[in-house]
Amino acid sequence: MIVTRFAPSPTGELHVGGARTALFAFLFARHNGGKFLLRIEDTDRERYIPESVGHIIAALNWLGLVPDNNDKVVIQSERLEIYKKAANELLNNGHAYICVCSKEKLTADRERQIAEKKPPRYKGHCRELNLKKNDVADEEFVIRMKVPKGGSIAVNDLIHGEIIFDLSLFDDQILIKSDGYPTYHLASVVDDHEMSVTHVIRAEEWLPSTPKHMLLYKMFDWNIPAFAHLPMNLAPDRSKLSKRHGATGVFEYKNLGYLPEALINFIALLGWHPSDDREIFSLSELIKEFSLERVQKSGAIFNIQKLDWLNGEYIKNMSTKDLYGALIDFYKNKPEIISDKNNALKLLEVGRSRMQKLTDFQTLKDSFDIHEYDKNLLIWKESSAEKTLTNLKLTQELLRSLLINEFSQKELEAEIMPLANTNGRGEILWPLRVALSGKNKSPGPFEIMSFIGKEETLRRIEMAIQKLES
RNA sequence: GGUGCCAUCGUCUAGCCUGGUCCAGGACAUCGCCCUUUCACGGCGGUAACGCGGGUUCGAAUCCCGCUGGCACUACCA
Repeated sequence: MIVTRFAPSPTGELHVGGARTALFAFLFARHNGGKFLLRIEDTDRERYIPESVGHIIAALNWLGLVPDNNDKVVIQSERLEIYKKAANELLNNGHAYICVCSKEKLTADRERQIAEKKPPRYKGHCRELNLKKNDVADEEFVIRMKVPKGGSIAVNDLIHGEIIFDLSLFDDQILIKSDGYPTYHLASVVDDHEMSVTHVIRAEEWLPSTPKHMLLYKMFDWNIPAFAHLPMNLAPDRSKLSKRHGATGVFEYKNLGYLPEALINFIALLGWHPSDDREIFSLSELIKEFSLERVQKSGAIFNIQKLDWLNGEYIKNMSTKDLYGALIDFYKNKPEIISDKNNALKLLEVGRSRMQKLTDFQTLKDSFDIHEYDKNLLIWKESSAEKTLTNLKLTQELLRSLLINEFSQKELEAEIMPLANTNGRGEILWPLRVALSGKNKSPGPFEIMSFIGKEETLRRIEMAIQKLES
């Protein structure tokens, strides 16, 4: 049974980079019929933001990456005794030791070493001291792991292959901090073991500390899981993706009008690609196609233009009913925007190819509305006001005489195009379109008429005629 | 500084393992044309890449070495 996990630190909302990591862990588990678990790594009490736990879970659910332990998420801060017990075991069998070096001393050491252009290392003062817990006051010691002085360790990464690390380069990593909380290294190893995680799928920044984790597994005499280190998501300038590059949170993208399906599809393609040229994938198609072998090694820039395009594709191809549903949800705090259901449905029918994001609905709506405009806008290129007036009146007469009440684009075209072909398309259609929209850029006249209906069409044309006659 | 990872169009990538079918394919963006009353949609087409230098080989984007560059790690942060 394959088990993967996503283990974010609750220091803010779910980041798109984190979502990508979660997605790959989710896809790998689902593809193999395994489990995908969520664990909250809240061992850093200084950066801890309580609300972010709920936000992360909500974001995961919005994306459709529902963990199998959604109702029983593992929270590290509730498991302190387990980590202490594990650390004590290491203490007892000589794989760890108590260290009383003060933070100040360590910082000073490190600064001096850096100034001397030497690698900053823990000097190992306490390594052979063999201090006992009874010898030291609470809150004044840490527990460090005893990393062997020599030798090497090979990490067999599913994406990068075999990587050999020289153990002499590793510091004696702190396992339990002076506040009694475990560090990432201890907690993640203990939990991955307890949760029976078989594949540790995480961001590449963890690759350099994987040997420490493997050492820990060996010290505990536990089975070592498989590792897969995912390439980073980068900002356009190839630096680490951060706030200063714009939106980074999953919910920020939601609020910008992106669909979860499009966001998922987009981040899946950031570091993974099938062997053919397909680019549109639903979550279930991704589950079917995904494999770690086809994950890219190099970092990928988060390029929002492609996300925009993908989102537009999803909007174009989903059913009107689904799109309407997405909009209802999107505007749940501003329901007035979409309160008239028939109107909204009709609008989507006529104009949805103009939408790329859900926020474009407002623009779309506005493009069928009319506002005050300058009458000269009605005149086509080199044409004259008189000619325009005559043509508008001709069009008005024609439309008035139509017996049809429900304007359809096809019927309207059949009725008006002959006139336009005779008198000149620009001469007929431009004034008509401006009369209907009041804008220099807008949907076509037939689109607008079919949307607003006969009565409103005639009213707007009459308005234009009066403008010209005044 | 040290260690490690990575390196194909501006961007995401296919191809690399199993060298020849690659004067490198697709997509986004961009440009042009068509459609068209405008804008968008749509259709068609163009520009654009194997980081550099050495090998190995009849032949290298593909294998090897070096260099350069980018990134990560080097915390009582994860």
